[in-house]
Parts: sequence; C-alpha cells; structure tokens
Amino acid sequence: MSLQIKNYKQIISYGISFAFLLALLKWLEIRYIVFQNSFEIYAGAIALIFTVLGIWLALKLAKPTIQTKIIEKEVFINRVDEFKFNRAAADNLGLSDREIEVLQLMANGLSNQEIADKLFISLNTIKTHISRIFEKMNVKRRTQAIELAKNLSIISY
Amino acid sequence: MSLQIKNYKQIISYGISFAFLLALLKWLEIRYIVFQNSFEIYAGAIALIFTVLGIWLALKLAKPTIQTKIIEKEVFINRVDEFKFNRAAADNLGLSDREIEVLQLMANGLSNQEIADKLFISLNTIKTHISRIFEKMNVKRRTQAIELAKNLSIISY
DNA sequence: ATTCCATTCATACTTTAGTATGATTTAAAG
DNA sequence: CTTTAAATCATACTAAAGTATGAATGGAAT
Repeated sequence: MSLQIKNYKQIISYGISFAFLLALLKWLEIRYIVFQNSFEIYAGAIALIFTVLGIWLALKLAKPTIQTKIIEKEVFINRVDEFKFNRAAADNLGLSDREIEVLQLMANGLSNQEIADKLFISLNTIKTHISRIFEKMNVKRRTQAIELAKNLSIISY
Repeated sequence: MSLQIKNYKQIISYGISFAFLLALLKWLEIRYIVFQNSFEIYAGAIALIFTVLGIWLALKLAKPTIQTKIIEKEVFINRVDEFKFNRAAADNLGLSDREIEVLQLMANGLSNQEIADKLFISLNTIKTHISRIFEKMNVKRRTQAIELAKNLSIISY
C-alpha cells in the first residue's frame, strides 16, 4: 500500500501542522499541569491526537481507486460516409463472400447480365447465386434483398 | 469523510495492537532511560508511531475513495430516419407526386402488383408510371432508380 | 375554351428476373 | 480419405418487369 504524494505544498502544510501540534502540546505542558500527576494521560493524548492526524493524513493523501466507466455514446451517421461492414449479420444469414459481392453489385443497379460480365462468370451462375441469396435472406425480390442488406449494413450505400 | 468499518473483529485486533504499543512504550520507559533527559524525544516518538498507526488504520479500514473515470465510447449507428426530402432534386427531374410515391414503394421492395394493390390502381398504370420515372431519371432498371433516388434524397431509406 | 399535364387504363409485346433441378470442381474440414 | 460447402455452369421453365402505343379524364393555367 503506497502513499501517493499529491504535491509538495500539501506536504509542507502538513509538516507545519505537525510542528504546530507539538508546540501546542509543549505550551499546554507549561501552562497547565494536566499531566503533572499522570504522564500516561499526556502520552495517551499525544497518541490519540497523532492517530487522528495519521488517519486524516492518510485519507487526504491516499490515492483514490480509479474506476473506469465506459459510456457508449451513440453517433448517428448519415448513410454513405462511413460504412462499417457488419460481418456478424452476414454470417448470421450464412451469406458467402461471393454472394455478398453479387448483392452489392445488385444494389448498385446492375442487371444479372452486367454482374455476370463484371465477374467473368455466366448469367446462370449469377442466377444461382441470387436464388441462394433470396433463400438465405428470406426475400422474394432483389429490391427486398437490397433493402434488407443495406439496413443490416451488409452492403454499402 | 467517513470511516467505513469492515468488521468488529478487526476493530478489536486494532485495539489490542494499540494497547500493546502503549504497554511496549511503558516497558521501554522502565527498561531504558532513553527519554530520561529529553521528554520531547519520547513524545515525538509516540507522535510518529501513532501517526503511522493512524495512517495504517485509515488505509486498512477506510473505504477506498472511488474516482470514476468516464470514457465515452462512440458507437456508430448507420442511417437515421432523419430524412429531408429533396424537393429541388425531384422537381429538377420533373417527377410528379404520384411518381415519387411509386418510387418510394418500389424502393421498399414491393412488386408492381403490390404497389398497384396498395394504391388501388391497375398494374398497367403502375407500369406506365414506372416507365415515366425511368425516362425522367434516365435509368433502365428499378434498382438504378432506387439507387439514384436515395442518393438524391428523393426517397427515404 | 383550349392547351397542358398528371393520372388513369388497356393491349400486345420483349426482356429480364427468378425457380427448379442436376451436375462438376475444388478447397477445407472431419 | 471422405464428407461438406462454395462456386461454377446448364437446361427448361414461369413470373415479373419493362416497352410501345394509344386513349380517356379532370384540373390548372393561358
């Protein structure tokens, strides 16, 4: 357990307080004869006062336990700008990489033939991919697939 | 600033330690004559010991000060429903209200038949509207129209 | 009043989209 | 080594989308 020092000004002020207390006790010793008969009372008083002082010092100087609290702040993004691919959603639907690729091109407004040309595969293959996509996404039309995929951030705008 | 007590067994053991220390000092007083000439040294020793004891007590018993550090984590949320209809863009393309209505339903994934049913007009009328929309927007497919319309904020997401 | 335009509808047609089924290849997983 | 899944392709079909053309209506502007 370590005492973390906050700053030297505080240390100095505590030192001064300490010295002052000692002086006060000395003064009391001279002025009154409280302890004339019982040295133990005087020692006890010192013990008590400095125990309290120690407690006070410790509480003042002890390093506070830092508790980190993370607050999630919602930041709304308007479309396109920053697109974060939601892999979880894609995986959840069981969409393959190729299917997502086709989905994106579909959403970009390409016809099946254009997608086929772009990916250097046959029109039939595109149709097969798209049928699988519809099955997995549980939709009936490409427009629905596009709508859903964008909502799930599977494809960008 | 409050001292939080952990349990009474500890308090008792600390009390015993306290008493033992006092006894030890008394014993030292008798055994050696360390303080014979200087009472101040003895008082200082007591002060020091009990300051340390106080500090130790405080650290043991005090409930640690919890300083909460708040970290704001930004959670990005794609899209908001904050949609501002871009009338200028729609007017620029010469799209009529009805056409924009059809466009929106198209983007929502409805088939021509479903749009017709929803608007209580015939499938043929929907086809006519859509052909006009494609002409005005200079596109060939509904997916392209949807893409463009969304980019121009003519329809919402 | 008449022109203009949005809206509606129809028929006939072409093109594209989507379904069903089966098959091959290849790479990863068991 | 064999099973599994992704990716590829084909044929044949149905359904939906999209085009072309023409037309009727009603409201707003000229």
